[in-house]
Amino acid sequence: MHFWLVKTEPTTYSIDTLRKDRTVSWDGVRNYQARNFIRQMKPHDRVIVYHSSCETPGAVGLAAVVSAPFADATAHDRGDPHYDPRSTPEKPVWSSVTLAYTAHFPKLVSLSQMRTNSRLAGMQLLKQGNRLSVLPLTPIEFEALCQLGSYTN
DNA sequence: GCCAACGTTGGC
DNA sequence: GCCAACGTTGGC
Repeated sequence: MHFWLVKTEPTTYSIDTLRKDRTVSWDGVRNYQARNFIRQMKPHDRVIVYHSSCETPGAVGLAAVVSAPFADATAHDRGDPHYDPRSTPEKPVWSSVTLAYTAHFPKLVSLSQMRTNSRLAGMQLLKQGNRLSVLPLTPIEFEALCQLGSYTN
């Protein structure tokens, strides 16, 4: 099993919406590094949901991967903001995965809080200039974030 | 293949 | 709204 962190702007798609929807196609990712991480995802992988570009950026809860990676259909939709004419259903360029809601963290783990935790010091999210929307987490980082969020597995 | 210009992300 | 830190594009 692997651990991941995905970023989302809550004004666009929040963990509250994910709780209502129950599952979501995590699509629209248009960065090759992030895409490659999506392609490594497998069912049962665990995912921390992170809210960015909001009042208190931070980790807000948990989801799980419930599908194998598949072609991102938004790339083939001319009307979609993530439309990419280079991608075709026969030769898809971008990938997506289905995520299922698991839980909210009882306590939000803010970005500033992460910066003060030694177990999270090496986390890719904290590296300067990192803008990836999908990141791998080590088991230790995953566990530390759950603990800071007062979530017991 | 180089690199300047441009666009985007995201914290503050 | 500002700006740093990217990634991407396209002329050459």
